[in-house]
Amino acid sequence: MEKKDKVSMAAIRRLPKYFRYLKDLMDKDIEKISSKELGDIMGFTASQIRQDLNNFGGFGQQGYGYNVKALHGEVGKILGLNKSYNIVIIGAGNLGQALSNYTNFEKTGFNCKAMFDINPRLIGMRIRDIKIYDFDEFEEYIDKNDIDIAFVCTNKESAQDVASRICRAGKIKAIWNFAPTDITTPEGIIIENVHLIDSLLTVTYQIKE
Amino acid sequence: MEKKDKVSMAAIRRLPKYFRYLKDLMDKDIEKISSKELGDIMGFTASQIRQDLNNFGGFGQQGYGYNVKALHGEVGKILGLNKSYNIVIIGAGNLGQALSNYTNFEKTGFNCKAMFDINPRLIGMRIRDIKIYDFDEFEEYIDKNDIDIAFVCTNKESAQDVASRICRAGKIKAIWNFAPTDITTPEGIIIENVHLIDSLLTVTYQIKE
DNA sequence: AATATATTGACAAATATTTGACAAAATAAA
DNA sequence: TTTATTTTGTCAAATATTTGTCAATATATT
Repeated sequence: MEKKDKVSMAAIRRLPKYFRYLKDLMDKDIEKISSKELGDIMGFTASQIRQDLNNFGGFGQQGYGYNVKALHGEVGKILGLNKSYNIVIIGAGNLGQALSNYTNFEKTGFNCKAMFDINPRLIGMRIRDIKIYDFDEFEEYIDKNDIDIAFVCTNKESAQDVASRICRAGKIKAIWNFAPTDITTPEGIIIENVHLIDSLLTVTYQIKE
Repeated sequence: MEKKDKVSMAAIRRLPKYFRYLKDLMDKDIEKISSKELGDIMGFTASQIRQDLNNFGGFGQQGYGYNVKALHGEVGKILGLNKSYNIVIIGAGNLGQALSNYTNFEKTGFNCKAMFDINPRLIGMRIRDIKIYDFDEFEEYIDKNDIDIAFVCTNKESAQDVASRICRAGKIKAIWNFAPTDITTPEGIIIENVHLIDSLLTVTYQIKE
């Protein structure tokens, strides 16, 4: 996993796709694959696949190709999946609850430890064993537990304030934000703003054509 | 809105972000903005903004900049938002229900008309007035109603079959897929595969550093 | 009304990304 | 064992994208 120079964002954003497709191949008990075959399945050129993977190391073998299981493991390691992550969800509304129930995250190594809300009707409830706490207790909770990532599922208005509190509390390394606004974090805390609506609008753009 | 040559995918994917930021500016009663100012807010260069917008027409004016309201309207038109869209959701589990409740979609012009599932415990229920139908009745429903887009919120296993049925039913122009697998559609039907996990894995990639 | 200032749209230059080509090295076949 | 085939990793060429520059043209100022 000897990393070279500087890997392009474009290539990094493709890694999870490799990870998914390699998992599927594993599940089909396919042992080896060439960049050509993988490219055909994924809609990439063989050249791109070789170039992408060689950003991180020479995982293939001439005349043979890539060992599916080994490569899946390597890509997983590159993505940081050789460990599991503790997460909390801020905002226990529909989306927050849906994410807490999404078993796919769990399978990949993300364990939802707690949810937080300010709505008295939600506080105290449990979703699949995950307790919804009063957001007032957030700092105390973070102090006592090791949480890596916070999912922000609040409305647009509270999102930045919530994010600032998360950052101030310390410890948490990244925020995955679903509120429909871009939030900003201080240097050192990763922020990934997800805008579902953006994806949907590229669809209507194409329909229009 | 005189469109030129061929607009790059990169530029198209930025349009929804312009749309969001222009809406925010409108809500703050800001009348005009220069490419420089907008760039500072959005994290783009002024040059990129002018280039992006000029893909679709000259919306600005020298010495003045861009009229926020007018530009918001133009970008909306480019994205196909001068009309509203009828949508249905296939899979009324947690995610399906969360999306059906997401008022942001409604505000943008997406009206959820029906949900479908195969689970007898869900069929017949209503989520905020939206009825959950038996997926057996899907073709009949599509026949009788004008639906533009289907959101697929099933599990990985059923996703492709569901998609094929959607395409065979005709009429529906696009599929927005949340099942954790890439589905394919025949030429002419737009497919947008959303992989939330991909976004989360770019976060762990960055944490790891 | 004349001049200074601001800011676009367009184009060219600079960067970044993707693709094609091929020697090198492995596997498979004869 | 020798030869043919496969397929990688790398580098260079081809594309695509982003940025900087500037004439042109509007607004603002005197």
